[in-house]
Amino acid sequence: MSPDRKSRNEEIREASKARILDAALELFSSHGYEYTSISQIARKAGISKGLIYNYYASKEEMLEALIENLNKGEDKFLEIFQNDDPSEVLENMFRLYFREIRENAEVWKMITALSLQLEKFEFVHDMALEKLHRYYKLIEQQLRAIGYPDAEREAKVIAAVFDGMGIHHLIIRDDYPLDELEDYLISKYCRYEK
Amino acid sequence: MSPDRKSRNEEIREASKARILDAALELFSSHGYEYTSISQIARKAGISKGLIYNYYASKEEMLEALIENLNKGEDKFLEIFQNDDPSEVLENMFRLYFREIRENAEVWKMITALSLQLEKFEFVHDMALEKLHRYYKLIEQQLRAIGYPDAEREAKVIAAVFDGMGIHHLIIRDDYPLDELEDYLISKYCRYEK
Amino acid sequence: MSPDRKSRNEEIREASKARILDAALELFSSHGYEYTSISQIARKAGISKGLIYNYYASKEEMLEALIENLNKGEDKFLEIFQNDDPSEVLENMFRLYFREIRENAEVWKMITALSLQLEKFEFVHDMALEKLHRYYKLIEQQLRAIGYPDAEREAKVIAAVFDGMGIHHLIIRDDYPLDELEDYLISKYCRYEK
Amino acid sequence: MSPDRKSRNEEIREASKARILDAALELFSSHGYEYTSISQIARKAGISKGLIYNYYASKEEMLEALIENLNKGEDKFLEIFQNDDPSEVLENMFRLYFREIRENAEVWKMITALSLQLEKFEFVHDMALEKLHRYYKLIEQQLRAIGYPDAEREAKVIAAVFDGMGIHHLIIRDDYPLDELEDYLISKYCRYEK
DNA sequence: GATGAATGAGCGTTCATTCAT
DNA sequence: AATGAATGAACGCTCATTCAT
Repeated sequence: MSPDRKSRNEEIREASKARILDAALELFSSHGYEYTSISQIARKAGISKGLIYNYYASKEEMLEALIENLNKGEDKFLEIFQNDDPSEVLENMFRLYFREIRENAEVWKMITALSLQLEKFEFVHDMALEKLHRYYKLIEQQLRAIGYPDAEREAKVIAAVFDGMGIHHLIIRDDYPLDELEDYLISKYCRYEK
Repeated sequence: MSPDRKSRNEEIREASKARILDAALELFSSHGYEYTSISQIARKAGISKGLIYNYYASKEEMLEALIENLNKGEDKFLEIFQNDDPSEVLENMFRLYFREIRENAEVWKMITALSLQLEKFEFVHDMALEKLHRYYKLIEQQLRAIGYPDAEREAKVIAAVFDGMGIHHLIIRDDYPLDELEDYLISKYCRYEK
Repeated sequence: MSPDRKSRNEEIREASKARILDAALELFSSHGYEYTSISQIARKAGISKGLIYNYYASKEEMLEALIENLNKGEDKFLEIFQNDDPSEVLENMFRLYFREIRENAEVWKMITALSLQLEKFEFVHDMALEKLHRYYKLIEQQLRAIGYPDAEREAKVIAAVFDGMGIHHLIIRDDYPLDELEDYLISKYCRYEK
Repeated sequence: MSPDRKSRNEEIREASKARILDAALELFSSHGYEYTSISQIARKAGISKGLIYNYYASKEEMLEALIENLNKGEDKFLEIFQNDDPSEVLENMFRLYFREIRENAEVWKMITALSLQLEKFEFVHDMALEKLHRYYKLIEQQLRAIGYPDAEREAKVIAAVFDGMGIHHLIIRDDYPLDELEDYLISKYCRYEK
């Protein structure tokens, strides 16, 4: 097989995989994993049902790939926290989190819903667990650097606030005062004076 | 039909309905709504599949009745907040919330999961919306009475903390420091001195 | 539930199960297990696909029940060998075997085909193994009683002749001289004079 | 195209076809025809799925070619029976048959299984029919030459013994006394004294 | 009121076969 | 000659719902 042929195929494969994951993300996010059928995904992706199984061995494996993809995106997003000023880092985190639930509310909903299905999707649970601890530690470090008291517990409270607001935003939708709360939390935690 | 007979039948009906909802609550909580079949519920309730449809027109209507039931229970639970001392009321709320996620984590998980399925279960959404506003107001009132600044926003933050901790507890499980956080939050908000 | 109701249901169940197994036997025999779909069985039995799964948990379990049924029939057939005269017993066996491959050639074919799928259908293999040993012993006993030399080996040879003729009859069909061979074998083994 | 080129291509074609059939034989023998996919064959043969369809129009046609190939091999094997002494010829046949089921039990099983699928694979049936008659005649000739009585019927019995023992060996496996039966049959038929 | 046999649409998945390159 | 991405019909199976009794 010529290298041309090989790389051409690789391109086609990647394109198809991406189309499938795009369609799946959209449908899983809006209707939920259980209520999205393979047929729907295929239709939305503009391909045949069978082709999906050329790339993903099962519906669940597809979900796994999807989650992994999202995680990769987030890892990059965490890199930007290389900064000396802890207040600034904290503020960046707050701003990013708010942007996330503002712009990708549906995706965020999907991940939260899946995380709750502990025994059904162990890999999502593992991922959520690991991520949670990472966030705890990151927030705690900044709080400690700022001199905020009881940094360990407060970090857990802040992380809880994030996820809780995410849910409330999904329930209350446009009437939820995201902007207001963003400013409020930033001034509360990032402008802290001993 | 004699009134006796009528009320006798009514009793039987109510007893059967209660058994069905009990079985459903247990199964929906542990396995999830989608993964629980009508057959399983009938078996657990000790009745036939067909009888369920005598009381509930569909699986979804059964869920609706179940949620309504849970709400009624909670309404009673909210009545106990008739107390003059706002700090005490707030503390009672905190304690009750922690007891709830400690003792009925599974039920709490079920409701959260359903709340996220916005378009699939509109009635759950409506219920969650209404409840959320009620809690906001209740917390806000106490905070205002205590003299806590920015009571409106802080009430939303506290409510978010509750739901966020509920999720984190489900993910981290026994390692999540519920006791510690309970004391921390109570001392932070209920022992507030202007 | 009234006993009437219960026994009535039992009747219905048995009738349905029998119809399903009848249809399955006919189709498995003529087209083979792999080439018979659940839909075909349902159609032939005049019921819906779903009903089959009320009675048999899987296609394979259905086959298992089918085989068990056939075995029960055969067990009864073995009972008639209670006779004092070994020559007569042997002759009865021969006659019964020939009748079997004459009248139920298709069923016999199905069982043989399944027996060959050793690893796929362990229970058929187990059944075949057990039956084979039973036949070996039964034939050997008669031969020994008659005084036929080398009874143990000859019993294995006779059993092999049976299965071999079964295959040849399926291949050659109506031109296979079953009658002739029946007489020939009986005179060879049952009229044996030391 | 030059004759060289032509024959060169022809060589490649033949080599590819042979590799495909080798792979197919191995897989069909071990897993069965129905449970072997074209993909598996292509993988084992080290070629692409599509190429298989360059040589064989369908999976079934591939099986047909495979069976034909096996037959060609056997025809050569029958040629060695050019011998004057009928007892010796008969003994050679016995020995060859036993060697066959000892060494190629899996292939033998595949052919037997296919032969039973009469209507599905007519060409296998035709082949089996033709071969069976050839064997009948060959055995009969030797028996007649030896002076064995009822040679025609006995030939059919011997052929049945062969196929029957083949099946029993597959069922009983290593515990089946092939060696013993080989000696027994040879002494019974080839050392015959009028 | 109560039963459970029966239905059928829909699911996730497989695989022989086709075809553009 | 050779590839493998793509197709689609068919499969075994599930389950909410209906209905005769």
